[in-house]
Formats: sequence, structure tokens, C-alpha cells
Amino acid sequence: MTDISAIETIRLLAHAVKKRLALQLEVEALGLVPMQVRLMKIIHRRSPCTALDIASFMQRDKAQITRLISGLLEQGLIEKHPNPKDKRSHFLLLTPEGDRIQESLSKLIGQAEQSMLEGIAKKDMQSFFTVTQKMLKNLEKDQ
Amino acid sequence: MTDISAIETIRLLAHAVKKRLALQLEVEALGLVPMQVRLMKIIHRRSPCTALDIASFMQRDKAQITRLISGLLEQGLIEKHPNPKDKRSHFLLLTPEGDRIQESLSKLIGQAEQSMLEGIAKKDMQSFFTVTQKMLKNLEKDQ
DNA sequence: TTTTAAAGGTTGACACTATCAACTATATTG
DNA sequence: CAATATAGTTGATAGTGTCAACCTTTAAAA
Repeated sequence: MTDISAIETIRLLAHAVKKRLALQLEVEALGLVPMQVRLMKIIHRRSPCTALDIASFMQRDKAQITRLISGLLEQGLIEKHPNPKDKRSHFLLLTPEGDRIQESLSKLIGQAEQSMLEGIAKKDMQSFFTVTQKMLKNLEKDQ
Repeated sequence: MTDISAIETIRLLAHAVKKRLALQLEVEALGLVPMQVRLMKIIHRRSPCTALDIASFMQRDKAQITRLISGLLEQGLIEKHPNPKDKRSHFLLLTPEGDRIQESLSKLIGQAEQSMLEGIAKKDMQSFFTVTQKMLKNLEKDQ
């Protein structure tokens, strides 16, 4: 079927990415689900980082993020630190073990990304990011 | 958080699209789930169309597609016709009611897509399709 | 200063999405 | 003709996702 819409293209691409990375994660057998890996990346990159920050960035329900965080806490991959400015909230940080796993998975995901981008010119990727940021902005406005 | 990866961009975009369309679908109150709407579009566009065709196009498990099809059959939106060449298989077609709903939803989704693409130059969209097709091809090769 | 409203996070409940395995009937291959 | 593969179905289960209600804390309003 040729000539599919932008929306359908985005869906197919996202699903292909998801399957590709789920396969890899299964191979690593770390007992993590894909969403947890994403959280670890966010916690790694952003400091300080709260559940609300994550929910906001990923545009997900707080309930879902709370559950994913619980799982990571149980596995000793992250820890909670009190937020000095707000007793309700806590800062999330990777433990040494969490950091090690995050690094390792990041390498693998980076490789998968490189593979996905093979043969695509840098300027085309720049255009891709410009376009997708605009799409996101438009979708945000629609809400 | 700036400078996110292509993979994370794709995920965020797909989720934003999903939420946007799920909201709209809820407003229409048709008793359909988002995946069923996608199936109806595929059945509308492709003739003949089998469960396998859909599973293949969407890269999903046959079991999932079978269940989605069941739901659409129950709601009288599609019907099965025997495949003269293969007794195991059947051709799927929209009923008049299904066609009407498909047309109606297509208009709405088209509008949502137009809204999402507002302010994006035609040549940039062409580049977007070129890039995403290449990404899909690369991901396929990886499997 | 007190009252009211909102917010950060949690828990219960439930729906949607998704895959794997095993199965039956049919088609294909050797 | 026998063996193998396939189209679709069903059972089972996991992952994703949201809504509502709640508690404690913070912020805003009176």
C-alpha cells in the first residue's frame, strides 16, 4: 500500500522501533520493561528529576510513572532523595548499579539508532527534527 | 530537556498523535478502539484484504488482528467473504454502515493531520517521508 | 492569619495493546 | 501420498495507559 498518511507513517515507525528495542531488551534479560529503560535515561539526563518531571516530559499519567518508578526502586536501580523545597516530592537518582545498566543499554540503543539512521544524510536528519518538533508543537496546541 | 534522540522523538510524537486521536474517538462515542479504526482504513483502501494482509502491513501478531476483526464483525461494520483461492482465509469488506463510519472518521483524522502539519512546508514533508521510509527499511533489515 | 484550592504522589480499577503457544483445517512441498 | 508450512483462532499473560479517589503538603485567596 503506497501513499500512507503522516499519521500512519508515525505509527508504523514507532511500532517498528518499539519491537526492535523490545527484542534487544529481552536479549539482555535484565527484568526491565521498555518504559523503565526510558525513565532511567530521563533520570540520568535530568537533575534534579521528579516523578512529575518525567510524567510531564513523557506526557503520561502520574499513576503510570509512579508504578514504573516503584519497579525501579524495588530493583535497586534508582533511589529517592527528599526534595528540600517540597515535602510531597522526591528527587530520583540512579544508583551505581542503575547507572551501569543505563550506560550499557544506552550504548545498545545508540547502536540501534545508528543502524536505523544509516544512509540518511545529516541535513535530512536536521530537517526531520525540525519537522517533528513542529508537529509536536502543533499537537500540543490542539490539546 | 533539549537534544533528544531520534528514537525518543519518534516515541513522543507517536504518543502525542495517539492521545490526540483517542480523544477525538472518545468524543464520537462509536464503541470503537483506535486499532479498529486503523483496520477499517486498511480494509477500505485495500481490496481484497485478509487478516494476514493487515497483520503484515501493521507488523502485528495474527492473534491481535483476529480479535480486532471479531469486534468489527460483531458491530456489523465489516463482513467476511470466502477467499475462492484459499478456504482457510477470508476477504474482509466494510459494510455500508462501516463505510459510512470510515468516511466520517477519515475526515476527522484528516483534519487532525492537517492541523498537525500546519506551518510545515511541502518540501519538508517530502523529506520527512523519504527519511521515515528509509528508517523503516533499515529497521526491517535489522530484524 | 485562616480558609480554601491546588498539587505531588499513591493506590484501585479497568481498558487497550501486544505477543507467544497450541490448535485445526487447508495448502504446499517433497 | 506423507510431511511440512500456513491462515486464522483461542487461551494465557504481560506491558501500557488512563481515570478516580485519596492523603499530605503547598500555594493562593479571603
